[in-house]
Amino acid sequence: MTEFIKPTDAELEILHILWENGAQSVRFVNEKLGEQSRDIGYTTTLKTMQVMFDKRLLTRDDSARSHIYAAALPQQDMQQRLLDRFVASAFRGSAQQLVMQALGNRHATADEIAEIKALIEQLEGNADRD
Amino acid sequence: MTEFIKPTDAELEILHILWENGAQSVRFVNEKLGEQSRDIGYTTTLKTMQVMFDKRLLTRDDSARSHIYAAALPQQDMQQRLLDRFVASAFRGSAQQLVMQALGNRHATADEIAEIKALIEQLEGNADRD
DNA sequence: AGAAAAGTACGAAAATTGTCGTAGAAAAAT
DNA sequence: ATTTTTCTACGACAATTTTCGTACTTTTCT
Repeated sequence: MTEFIKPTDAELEILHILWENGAQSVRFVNEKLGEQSRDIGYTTTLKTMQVMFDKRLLTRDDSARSHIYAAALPQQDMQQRLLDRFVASAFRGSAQQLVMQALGNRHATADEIAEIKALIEQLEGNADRD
Repeated sequence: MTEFIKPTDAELEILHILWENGAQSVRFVNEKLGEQSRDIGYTTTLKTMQVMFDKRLLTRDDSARSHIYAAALPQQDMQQRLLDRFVASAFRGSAQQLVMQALGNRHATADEIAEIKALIEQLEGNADRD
């Protein structure tokens, strides 16, 4: 099991951009950041992505002068890892408590609720047996 | 609306101890930390709790020599805030996606699923109308 | 009373994170 | 061809977080 390195908030923003747009250059990511949140110096983004590469959060193709970076993990895998960590630290490991909180104190549309209900009904067949 | 200050991971551990045990001294918290995770120097815990007090994450009663600290927010309130922030940063605001992920890729017991299902059925009546 | 234990306050070192500037190479534009 | 733009690499600074040592005060123990 390779060591899981948690992305920081700034790094997570970059990951979202790469998940949504596929492998991209630093320039592209930097401009998306400008649109989506706030303007950040080009070398700041470059440096952050280089650090992420060192941390194995990104892979890159450096065959051309402009390096092309990609998220090392698919979005769902990373989100699962982040969720595991979050549940552990904020909810002391109780996923159920988290779900209750997420559903209860939040506005969910009828569609969303229906979809979740469908998933639950699907899960009812194979409840845990660790 | 008072500025929401996010507790760090170390701070969150201390909050859990105070939520579970009520208002306590630094000594008590430091010893619980020793049991629950790893040994930490007494003054480290003291300093952290002082910082938390400055950040308004804790309140304290300093009428006796040994100060007694308490979490400033009830557990549920804080968890909701943390969840909001987490959903925003890791799931780009989609609570539904988070719930799906939490339920789907995780082992939930039959009891847990039943409880969540009950909540959902309750929610079905009043879906969002923002 | 005098020593030991238990407290707080505070400064500061080490690690992490976020930010950018500068240097220098490569490519593009004129 | 020479100037301008576009890259990467790298060092470094500021802010935050985590950790602890030292100084000093108050209790407690013998």
